[in-house]
Amino acid sequence: MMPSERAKLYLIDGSGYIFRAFFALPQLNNSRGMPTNAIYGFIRMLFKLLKDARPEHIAIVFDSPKKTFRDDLFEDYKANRVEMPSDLSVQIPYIHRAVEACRLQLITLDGVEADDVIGTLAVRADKRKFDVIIVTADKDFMQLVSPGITLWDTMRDKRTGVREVRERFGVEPAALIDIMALMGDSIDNIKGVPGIGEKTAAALIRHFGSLDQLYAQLDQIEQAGIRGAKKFGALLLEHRAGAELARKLVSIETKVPLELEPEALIWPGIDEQAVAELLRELEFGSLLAELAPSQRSLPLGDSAAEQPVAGERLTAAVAELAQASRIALHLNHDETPAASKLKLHADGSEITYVVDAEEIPATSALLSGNSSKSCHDLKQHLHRLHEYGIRLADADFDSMLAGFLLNPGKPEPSLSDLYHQHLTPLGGGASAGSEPQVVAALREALLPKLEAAGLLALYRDIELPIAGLLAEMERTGIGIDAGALSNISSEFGAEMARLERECIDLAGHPFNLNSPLQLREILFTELKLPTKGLSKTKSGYSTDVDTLTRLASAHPLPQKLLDYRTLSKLKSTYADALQALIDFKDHRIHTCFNQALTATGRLSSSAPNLQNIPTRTEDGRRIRRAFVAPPGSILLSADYSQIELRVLAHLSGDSTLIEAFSGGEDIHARTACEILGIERDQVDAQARRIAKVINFGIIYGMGPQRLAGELGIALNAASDYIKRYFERLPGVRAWLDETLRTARECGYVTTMYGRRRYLPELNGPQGGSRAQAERIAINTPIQGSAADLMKVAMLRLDRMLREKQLGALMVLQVHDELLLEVEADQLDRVRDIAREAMEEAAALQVPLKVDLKWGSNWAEMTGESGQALNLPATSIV
DNA sequence: CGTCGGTCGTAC
DNA sequence: GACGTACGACCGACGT
Repeated sequence: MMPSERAKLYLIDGSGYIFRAFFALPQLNNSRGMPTNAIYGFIRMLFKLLKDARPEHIAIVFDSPKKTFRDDLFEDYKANRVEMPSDLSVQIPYIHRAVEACRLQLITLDGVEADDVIGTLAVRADKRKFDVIIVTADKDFMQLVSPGITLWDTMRDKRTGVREVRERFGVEPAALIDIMALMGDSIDNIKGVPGIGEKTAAALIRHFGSLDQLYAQLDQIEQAGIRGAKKFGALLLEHRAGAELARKLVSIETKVPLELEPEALIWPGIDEQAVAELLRELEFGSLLAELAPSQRSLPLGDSAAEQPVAGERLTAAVAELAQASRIALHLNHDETPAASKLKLHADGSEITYVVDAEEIPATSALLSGNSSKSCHDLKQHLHRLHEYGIRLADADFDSMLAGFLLNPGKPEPSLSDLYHQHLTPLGGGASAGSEPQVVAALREALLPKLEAAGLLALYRDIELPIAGLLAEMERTGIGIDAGALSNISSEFGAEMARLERECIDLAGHPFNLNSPLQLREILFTELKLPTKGLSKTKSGYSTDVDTLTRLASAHPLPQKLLDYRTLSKLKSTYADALQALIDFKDHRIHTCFNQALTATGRLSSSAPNLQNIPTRTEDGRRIRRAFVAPPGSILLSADYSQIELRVLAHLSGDSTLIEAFSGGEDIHARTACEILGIERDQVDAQARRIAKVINFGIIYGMGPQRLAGELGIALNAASDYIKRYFERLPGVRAWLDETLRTARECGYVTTMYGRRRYLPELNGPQGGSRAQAERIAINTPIQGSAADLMKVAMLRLDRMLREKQLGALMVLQVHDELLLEVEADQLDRVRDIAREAMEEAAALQVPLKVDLKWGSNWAEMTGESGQALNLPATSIV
């Protein structure tokens, strides 16, 4: 058989399979007594499909939970179907998890049955030269069969094409609608014509051609040579309306409004880790075994291919590797430096050389030479090699970064994750080879994927170089005043002890002030404080700051607790934790910037997190004050002003936003003018506050309820503000709509630099998670573009500082702020350069603005106008 | 004894 | 519940 040149599109009748699996399979329970038969049958079907077909394009369609046109047409529609049994409904969430883990695009359309969505997509894809395979066990779909559309019942492994339909019914597929109209369908409570079954219906339509012609020529029925024709004539006449109705009910709609193109339904392959996790949870051992033999570790290949080398053999190996155009390397980061081994592999070679720790320095010339290097987690390798005095050069592939850009839903993917995801899509048992061999193979596999996804420039020009810069920033660290932290710790400790005694007195007995559980008992059971209108958590009444603040008017305990909590937070999370992480060699703090972790492309910071050092309250700023510049240097803070709103202005092209930013206006004040319909000089603190909350709310996709709560206003007032906002800033509304539309169509959103985030739930069935996905779809392009911009700025600044050989070190990045440690006599020049690097990072439709501040510590800083800039948190302006 | 989910609070 | 992105301290239930 000639291979088909048409791309194949698989459309799975999800709802059909769930019911089929549930009723067909015997009861099946896991050890916790939960029924699992439908999940099992469903996953079995998915595995067979994905393994046998290895689809390139695929989607799974589920019924809408809402009423459909068939319900409107016929109130008894599906009346014979019982309410979904609870034994089945408890399995549904797992089925959705399975769909997600298999990374299948899930489609539901409000008020439309799966059949009609499938019909529409199938016909559309057929026209676009796809071979469509509808994966279903439901014979209703046979009416759609055509040369380009076939059915596949994976459970019976039965395929139905035009030939099979002709053989069974003796008619063309399109005529099946009329046959089924006569037959009816007892499951869906479609009556059709009673007494007429498949054989008779087929014979009648075969003879007359169609239902209409049958009724037009009913008087000729006796000449048709159909057994019992006389009896059927009367029946047909009597139930004509039933047949006509049934015809409408069984007809699959092929033109439902659906903003989704078949080309968008690319299958990225399953997430093996997620599938394995789900299967383990469900105790589906047999299905787990069908996955690749191990999802834990790499199935390492023939160990003979790994050659330990030392001494002369190492010299020879290095010489050989130096001839290669490209090498891959891997250091086991889990081992101590003394125990770790460096594995090296030349492109195209069968051999991986293994170098013991003490011999690693002998590879220095090779690794700092100008051949191309690949590794997994470049930043980590830079650090580790630096410990051996090696400066890794020309590292142009990092499989972790590449894998993360392709699927940011999987943070910090391990080598084995990527191996399973990209090198053995499903069920492959092939051995992987050594780690560097896998890295080399991933390079071949992932670079084309990055290119195809439009991610190559982001990867090559931003992520890869920023890994090196982050490594340097981490190594540099930031100066810290240990004595100050120690003083804070003891002062806060003493005050906490006082507050604790007072709280225990007020409660009447000792309790753990850090235990929300015990606190809840005291507040609501023992003291019987009023609970009206208080927010709740999963386990009961909340004891968060909002709740305690409200309770403070009823009893003195809540306020004391709030005071205690504030100090406790500052002491344990900051004062004590930071002291413990001071490096004993240089007395500085070295955070870790996580580059392949956040879904939006922001960095995160850990061990310690230096991106959430307090700034709002005076006690909090005491912590910040402990971050200092060494003598002779100054801390310079350069932060983007309103970067996310500027990004929104750029992305949306809204003329009012652009005008406001271009004119250097106060954006919150301008927004206040627009939504409140007032003049610029009428904007008071209250008006500006409202506008500010709304501005941030837009970025986060805030609803009117939240806005009302935030501002303490009525719900309809909040709704009005939002309505006004979109009336006055129509460009923003249009951008939101367009972003959501394309996101639904493509299944992902993108940032200014092409970074992607997949949002399968956008077309999903569950209103809650779909609304959440919609907020994410709005927020990610904004937050992610701002993150991209900051990375570009960091690279520019780094390059400019190097070129000019200025004594300035980048020490921290806090999303929209860069902190530099600058030699005092270079401050003026570094300020200018930092401003230029950041403001010129990209040419947007609005100017980028940078505020500069400097000082001997991170809390007390002076701005360009000369005044201290640390205003109280309550201050406006 | 360690692990992990829940709750809380800090930042942008 | 009801606004996006993080990290991490602490508690308490649970398993070894």
